[in-house]
Amino acid sequence: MSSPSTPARGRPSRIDRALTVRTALDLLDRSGLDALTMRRLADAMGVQAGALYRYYATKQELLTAMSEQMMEGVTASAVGTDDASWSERLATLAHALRKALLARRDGARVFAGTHSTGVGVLGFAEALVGILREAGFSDDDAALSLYTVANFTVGHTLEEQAATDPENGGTTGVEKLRNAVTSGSDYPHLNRALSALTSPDFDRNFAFGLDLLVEGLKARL
Amino acid sequence: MSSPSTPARGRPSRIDRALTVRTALDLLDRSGLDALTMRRLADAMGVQAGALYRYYATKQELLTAMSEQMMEGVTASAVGTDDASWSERLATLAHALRKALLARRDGARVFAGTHSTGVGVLGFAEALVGILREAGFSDDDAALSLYTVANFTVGHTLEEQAATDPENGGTTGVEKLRNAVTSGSDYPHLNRALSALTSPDFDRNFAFGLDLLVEGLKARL
DNA sequence: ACCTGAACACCGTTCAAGT
DNA sequence: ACCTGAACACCGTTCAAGT
Repeated sequence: MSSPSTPARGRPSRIDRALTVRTALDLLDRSGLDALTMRRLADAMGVQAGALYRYYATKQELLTAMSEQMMEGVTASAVGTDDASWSERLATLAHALRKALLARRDGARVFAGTHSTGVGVLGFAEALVGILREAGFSDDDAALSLYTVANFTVGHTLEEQAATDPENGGTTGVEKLRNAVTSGSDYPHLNRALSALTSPDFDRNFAFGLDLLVEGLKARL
Repeated sequence: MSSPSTPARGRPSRIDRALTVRTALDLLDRSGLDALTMRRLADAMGVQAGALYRYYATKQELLTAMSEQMMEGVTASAVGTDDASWSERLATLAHALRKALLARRDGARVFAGTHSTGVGVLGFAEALVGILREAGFSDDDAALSLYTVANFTVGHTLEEQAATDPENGGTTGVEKLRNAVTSGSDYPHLNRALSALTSPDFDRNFAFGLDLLVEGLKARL
């Protein structure tokens, strides 16, 4: 519980936990999650890979710290609208979560693969559940709504970042979809909806889904 | 376009595309996605790893075929309720998608990491968009709804399988969450909602979120 | 035509040994 | 106390060579 910390006896450390997450997030932005390896991260920090394990016991633990860092300040950024309605405050919070995930390359993938219990994540959960409880929803409905909003937002952002990642060369995914849908006559409905299907305005799409959820909540109140 | 197929000259092949996906899905169920390597799969098929590349150019292509296989028959399983209302038919379809992902260990992770354009996936999309278009929704709203329902379902099932996977030892995740929420007094709302938060009835949670979306759609019609 | 064998360029993680 | 060096047990993918 106090290996790389407190007194400061012996040699000063060249790296620490905070510098490691920061460098990892930088590397993530530059190269993407698949290229974020312990060896490359160590390289970027001028150290051998084994040295990282003095600060994070596993790569998974580092990824969790990265998620937590990404969520730092998300809740704070979504207040100030304290006089707004519960539905507006809920929507602001959801948009703030999406924005935080979009702020880093593969942010949604990193977040989806971890389960932080730090103040970033729990503060967000507290704020969202608080808004709904104070609006009159039951404890259960508030908890279920948290999961619904979070799962939708993460699922949506996962797709968005997969579709727009530089890794997945250009417009290849959309082109394959268009070809599959337009060749043959098996998908009449998809053909009619093709333009909305293949020119995905992600902002609009997210706002649409979030509005569905909010309207559903209003109907339940 | 015809390397491992058609005539049948030379030695008969010991493996093929269909057997490869089937064995891969079996291995997935037994060992999980992280243990599904090309070498282990080759072992299970009594062949060297390099041999697999005659049938699937990359592991990603194999994973896409696995996704497509998982989706085979999903749409068919969700009809028969042809006289039901559009909202019932939509819900049935969403439940069928979730069921298909839950049917395989790490099914949601496999599905989320691929973008099949086969009949399984596109047939599902066609059915969902068809239900909404015929119910009177615009082409755009039908397309946006497809993404919303799919993203919510995949996001939800991703969380569900992460929480229930044998890999993530027992109840560790829930215990950590409970400890973090109950220690200190930073999360009054989460404490009130703790039972619903930590004893997640996933069936109920999914039905709740889906109902929110459906109610939101009804309000929009 | 189909598969083997062996290699290439990597991984995450551990740990004795140096300073 | 902190980090290096080197190893362990793997990866995905390629490709000449055998049959």
